[in-house]
Amino acid sequence: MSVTINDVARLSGVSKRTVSRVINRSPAVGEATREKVLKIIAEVNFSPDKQARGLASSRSYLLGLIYDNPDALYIDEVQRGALSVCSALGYELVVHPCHSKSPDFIDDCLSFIARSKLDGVIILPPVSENKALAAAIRAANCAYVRLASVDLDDHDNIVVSDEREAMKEMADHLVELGHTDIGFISGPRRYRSSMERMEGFLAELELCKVTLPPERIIEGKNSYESGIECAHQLLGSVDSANSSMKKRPTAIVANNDEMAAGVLRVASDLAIKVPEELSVAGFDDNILASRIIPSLTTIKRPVSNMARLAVQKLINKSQSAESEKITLEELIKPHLVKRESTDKK
Amino acid sequence: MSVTINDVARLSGVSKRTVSRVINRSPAVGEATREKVLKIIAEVNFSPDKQARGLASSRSYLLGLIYDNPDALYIDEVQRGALSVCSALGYELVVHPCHSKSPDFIDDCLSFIARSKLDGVIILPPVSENKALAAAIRAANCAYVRLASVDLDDHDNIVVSDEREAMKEMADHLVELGHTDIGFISGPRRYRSSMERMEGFLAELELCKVTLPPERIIEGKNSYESGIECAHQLLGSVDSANSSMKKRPTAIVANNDEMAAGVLRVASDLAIKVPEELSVAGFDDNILASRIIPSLTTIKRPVSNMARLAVQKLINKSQSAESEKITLEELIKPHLVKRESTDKK
DNA sequence: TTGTAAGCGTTATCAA
DNA sequence: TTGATAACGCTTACAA
Repeated sequence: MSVTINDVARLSGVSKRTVSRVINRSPAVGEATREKVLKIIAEVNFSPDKQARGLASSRSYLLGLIYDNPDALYIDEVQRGALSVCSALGYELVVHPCHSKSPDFIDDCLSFIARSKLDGVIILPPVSENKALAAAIRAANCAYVRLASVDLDDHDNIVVSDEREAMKEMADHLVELGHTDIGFISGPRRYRSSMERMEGFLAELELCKVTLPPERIIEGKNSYESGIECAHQLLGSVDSANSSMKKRPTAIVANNDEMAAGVLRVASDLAIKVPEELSVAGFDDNILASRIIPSLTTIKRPVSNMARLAVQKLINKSQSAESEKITLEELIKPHLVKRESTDKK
Repeated sequence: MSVTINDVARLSGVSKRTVSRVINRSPAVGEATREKVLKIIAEVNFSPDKQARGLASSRSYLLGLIYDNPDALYIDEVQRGALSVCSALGYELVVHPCHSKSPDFIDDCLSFIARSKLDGVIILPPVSENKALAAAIRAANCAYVRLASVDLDDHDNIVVSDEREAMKEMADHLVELGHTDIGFISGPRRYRSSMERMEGFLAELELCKVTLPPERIIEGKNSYESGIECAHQLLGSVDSANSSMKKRPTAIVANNDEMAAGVLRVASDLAIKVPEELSVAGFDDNILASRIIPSLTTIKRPVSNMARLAVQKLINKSQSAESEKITLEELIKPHLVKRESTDKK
């Protein structure tokens, strides 16, 4: 059917083994021989069979993507970023959404890896924070890189974005606008990323002499619905009679855009004008953020670059210029995006 | 290292060949033998090596997903839907976003298929409408299924959703609300799906004795920005002095939610109240649709089910109950979702 | 119904 | 620097 290494060997008058050496860039091949073989390879348009190669060398040229994150926008950006590096290097990307709450999810991921003998996997947050999963994958002798907001693994196994720092920007932004009474809707406290964002935000506020009382800080679940609930608590729900008498915060920051969208919804329902009477901000720079009215001040992470870096680490080709790696490291910093939803107090 | 077919053969006292038969559900195996082998397989937790299997049978157990659609929500839903079927059947999903405008994109797709010897690919709209691509893939002897809104291939190679019919629902909805002066922002006319939606909508309006003059029908590009432009044309832009004197449509329907979001933005900028002064509707039931204020009346396609059906067709296991196939066919109809953005004229 | 032996297209061992 | 030859783990003619 298609042309094999045998054809190339025959045509170029050398042994199979030598062709293999050429393919794999072995230095132990005479210059003349190499060129002769390469010429034939080009002529007949030979490309080695991945399966056969894998069977013999126990590699698959397949990379996996493991995630429990429901944010489609985020996933899509990661996939495209990862692919831009991987397919250039002859690797393919296999996707695996998983259920981190399911009791056998670790086995499920291991099976995913084993089934296709993946050469490596990228693990996205929040499941990337799962210590047991990382340990299991390492034990299974599979390469992995986690994307995370905290430095919780060896440098080779992680790509971290400094979300804490980004939230400081957010705090400064609001303080500059004159806000001192701010509500904060955190993500689930069991996630390190939630804590990073919250701590970064609160610490910077402290530095600016702004302290939030406990009732201004609420734990949300990162969902739109949860954002609505928390907003009601912060803004005073309709049904509690005297709640509207209480002083409201002049700004609310949420752990992500979905919850911030929930806040906007509640503000709209309660006829609270944003940003005139209330500033609102999120995190992610979801597609929502730019489309919603008013458009949302938020934090943008360079997700695509994080994914590229992850693949680079995984494939660990020191061949692919050191310089680019360094560049990418620089391109990983999240940053504030100012839009309509925040304004002067 | 790991357990192979030879181990199983030795342990169960039969030949390799017989184990292979058991694995592949060959009927030509004695009941007693089969059970004995299955028992051992379970005991030693054997699972056949995909690469070896593929090398021998020239299959890869890999399915590809080809798309040029930028809608991350849609892609994500397709992926999850497809995976729910494929991984249950021992297949993996490899993703391939492509650039259908690039001149060598067909070669790129063919190379993607060849590189990993994919057993089949699912092609998503709009590139699924590309005749040349489908022809090339067929010529390459690779199985494929296209998702589309029009019946433009053999029944085995396509999963169609009746978007024309769904838009009739939309038309009826608006007519019921009393709208007779309606603006329509179509998608690019070169896409069949755009034409289907538009024609379905207009035809049903005709049946209801509502006719739209040509200036009420504008071709958009499916993007948010394009939605904004078209909305300005329909609603009268700020800069044209007497435009606000002209009569405005009382409703605007867009080819997708992104453009409908653009319409909402313009309405907001022009202080036109939705839905009081203007009804707006989209298509897709994007995440935007439920989050935006006012929430958007739109059409929801059962994307996940379409993807599942596509995989089923691809793997073409008549073993997997006929009954379920039929069920899925039924579950593929798009339908209207009424929300806040449309109301009585 | 079961088994033998020959591949599938590579890489790896070892010798020349 | 090169080349026979044996894996790699499975499927598939062909027999029995």
